[in-house]
Order: sequence, then structure tokens, then C-alpha cells
Amino acid sequence: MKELSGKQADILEFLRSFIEEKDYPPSIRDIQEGCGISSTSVVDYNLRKLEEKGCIRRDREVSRGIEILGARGRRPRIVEVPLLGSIAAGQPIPVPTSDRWANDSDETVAVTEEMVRHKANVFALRVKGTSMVEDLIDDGDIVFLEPAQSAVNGDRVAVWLKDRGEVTLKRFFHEGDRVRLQPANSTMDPIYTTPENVEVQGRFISSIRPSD
Amino acid sequence: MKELSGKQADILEFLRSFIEEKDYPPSIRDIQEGCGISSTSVVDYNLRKLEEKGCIRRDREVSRGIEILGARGRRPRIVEVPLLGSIAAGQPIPVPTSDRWANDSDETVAVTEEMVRHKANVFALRVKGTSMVEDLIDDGDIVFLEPAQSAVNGDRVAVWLKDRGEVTLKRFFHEGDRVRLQPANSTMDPIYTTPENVEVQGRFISSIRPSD
DNA sequence: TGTGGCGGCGAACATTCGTTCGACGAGGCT
DNA sequence: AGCCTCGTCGAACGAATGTTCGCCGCCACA
Repeated sequence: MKELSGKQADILEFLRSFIEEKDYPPSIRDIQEGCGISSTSVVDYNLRKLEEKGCIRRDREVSRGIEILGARGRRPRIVEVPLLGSIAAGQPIPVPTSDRWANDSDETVAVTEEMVRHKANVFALRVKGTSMVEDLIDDGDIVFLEPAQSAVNGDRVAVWLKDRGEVTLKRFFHEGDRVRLQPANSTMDPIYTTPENVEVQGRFISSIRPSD
Repeated sequence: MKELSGKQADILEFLRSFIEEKDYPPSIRDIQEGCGISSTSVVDYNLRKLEEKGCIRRDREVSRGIEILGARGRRPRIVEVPLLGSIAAGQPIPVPTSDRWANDSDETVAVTEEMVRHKANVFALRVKGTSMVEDLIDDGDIVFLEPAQSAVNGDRVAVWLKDRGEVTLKRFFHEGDRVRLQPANSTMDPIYTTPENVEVQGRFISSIRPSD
């Protein structure tokens, strides 16, 4: 007996939409009204069935303690990543000096945790320009970076160029006593500088292309 | 008086973590215990303050009717996009013939609504191969498609090639009485075929690169 | 020194809510 | 017919929960 009765499916559907709308689960009597059921005990009865079948989990001794199980109901773990600004071959960007993002008016990007590899303190930047287009990072993309102070060869990092006073996203190569910052765009030349002049700000994690 | 007292900040923080963990809001007494407050009325008092300051919204006559306001607390609208399989220059994929995704065991990808342009019935495919790499779609990427039966020149579409019995992601060009399916990879040749032989399955919306 | 607002306290109260109980009808089975 | 299960119903009980009320200490301020 794995099938859901019509009423059980109704309740499950109501559960979803109620939670979606209100952000908290319905009470038994909410379900009763919402599904046009005449008695609370019927709701309770079917809720138990639903629980037996593994569709929901109920928290007894807690009102509204209903949780939808399964991929469909599980709330994906979302992180709001602060979108700190833009990065290019140009404009300097503000970089967090602490882990406090107290300013709630900051723009954020909401993504699933897996997009930022479950790392903490990740921040996002909007890419301006096409210097990394061959690494599949295009103008307008949003990149996620984790704070980092160092890089190994080949890492894509946001680096602060002290002499220019600007931050740029490039592939990092340590070559003897100099540093090569390699764009992933064959029409652009690498930047050569000294280790003293560069300060790694963050390491590339992933990117999204929010607009087509 | 816009500042939050220490206790109010505590409560707000507790609210966040409680909801994050349990998926439903705490009761007054949950807050009382969780924040080490000695009376429910103190909780009520500060909850009112919080409401005055616009941090939360309370649903009176509903237990646990607390909702966190603002970007930090607002639940981002998430859609679970069914990940139907892979697409490449090769394997056929199952394509939905109806709008029912009844099979809950299907793998899904959770993304924010803006990733799919708030469209309905979007589905996702994992890209195999590098035929679209110059369009910044690489091997392993996940692409989001909307169901479509037609395409205009230049659209990136998933097309069903009847004679080959396979589905592939290409740029679509109608040229006279033939159709050119153009890979975005200069090492690959376009596919020429007839309009009768191609059946557009979906139009490219956006892509993510879940792993580095 | 008195006054009033603020934040807190504990207890009682009123409502909401989950659960239980007895009963009923429709079917299936012996 | 007798007996069982399933799904339903209405009512009531009791636990969980939100709200109110009087009282208190602190502190700024007149």
C-alpha cells in the first residue's frame, strides 16, 4: 500500500502551498478548512497515514510541527552571498576586511550551498569585461570567490595590484622572482609584476551566468 | 530609535537559526528558553518592538506566526528543476511529453527563480562534451531549457535528430530549405539537415557550472 | 527627591491546537 | 448474517501557546 488516497494527496499539496506562502506549517484546523474536511480527526488520521508512508515528519508536542520530506518538500539550503561589486581590468573594489556583512542593504545573490562548495565567507563579484572568456567566464557573469591570501600556479584569483590600485581576476603563475597574471583571452597580454606588488584577495570557486 | 537592544538582536538571531534548523518558527516559549529569558512576557514585549521596527511580521491568532522580514530572512523563492539526463552529441535523452514530473525520485537541481527567468516547466540537462565551449557552455555544465517547438536563427536549442535518434545542443540556423546546427567549437563542423528531420525540444535559458 | 519611561518578572487567563474517544456507514470476507 | 477494516464524523479533553496585568528595579531628568 504505497499509493496516496485522493484526500492524502490533497493534504500534501495543501501543505506545500501553505508553507510556500506563509513560511510556516499549517495547523490541523488550517488543513481542515483548506481541504474542505469536516473533522480535525480526519486530518489527523490522514496525517498519520502520510507519516507512515514517509511523506512527512511530525513533531509531536509541537503545534504546527509538520515537515515535508523528500526532495520536493525539503527546503534547499540557501546562502545569500554578498555581491560586493564588480571586478574587471579596472575599477578597484571594496574588499571585506572582516567577516562582518552587517550592512543589510548590500546587494546579495541567493544560491544553493553547493554553488559555493559549502564554504564560508564567500563573496560574489560581477565580472566586467571579457578577459577570462576562454575560461568560460564572460562579461556580466557573477563569480564566487573565497577569501584567500595565497595561490598556487594556475589558480584563478582576484588580485590587488598595489601599484595600479586596482583588482583584477586572472590566472596566477609564480615564475621565479616574478608573477604572471594571465588573462584567459588570447587577445590580451599577461601582466608581469613582482610578488610584492600583488595581494591575493580571493580564489575563484564557481560562476553563474544570470542573464543570457 | 532604530537600534536593536542586545536582547532583541539575540531573539532575531535565534529566530533565524531556529527556522533554519526546524523549518518552522519557534513558539514564544521556545524563544524564552533559547535566549535564556525568564518570562514569556519579555519575549512578547521584545517581539512587539521588533515588529514596530519592521524586522519581523507577526500573525496574531496564529501560534508560531512569526516571519522574518528583509532580505536576510526572506526565503528566496526556489524552484527545483528536474535534471532529466545528459545532452551531448550523442545519447538520446528522455524528454517530457507532459508537464507532470510525478516521479519524485528524479534528480533535481535547486536554483533561484531568476536562474530560470521565472518560467514554468523548465528542465535541466547535464552537458557532455565541449561542442558549445565557445558559447561558454562546457563539459559538465548544467543547462536550463524551456520547452519549445521552434527556434529563430541563432537560438541555442536542444534538437532531436530523427534520423540519428539523438538529441544535441546546438545553435540553430534556418538556411533556405535546410537547417544548420552549429556547434560553438571551431574544431567541430556544423550539422546540415532538413527541417523535417529536426524537432526542437527546448530553448536554452541559462547555465551553471556546479563544479570548478 | 520625586516622577516617568524602559525593560523585566511571574502568574493567570484565553485561545489555539493536537489528540482521543465513541459512533457510523460502506465494503469485503467467511 | 456476522465480523472485520477503512474512512469518516462530532465532541470533548488537555497540552501548548499567545496575551494580559500588576509589580519591581533602574535611571535619566526635572
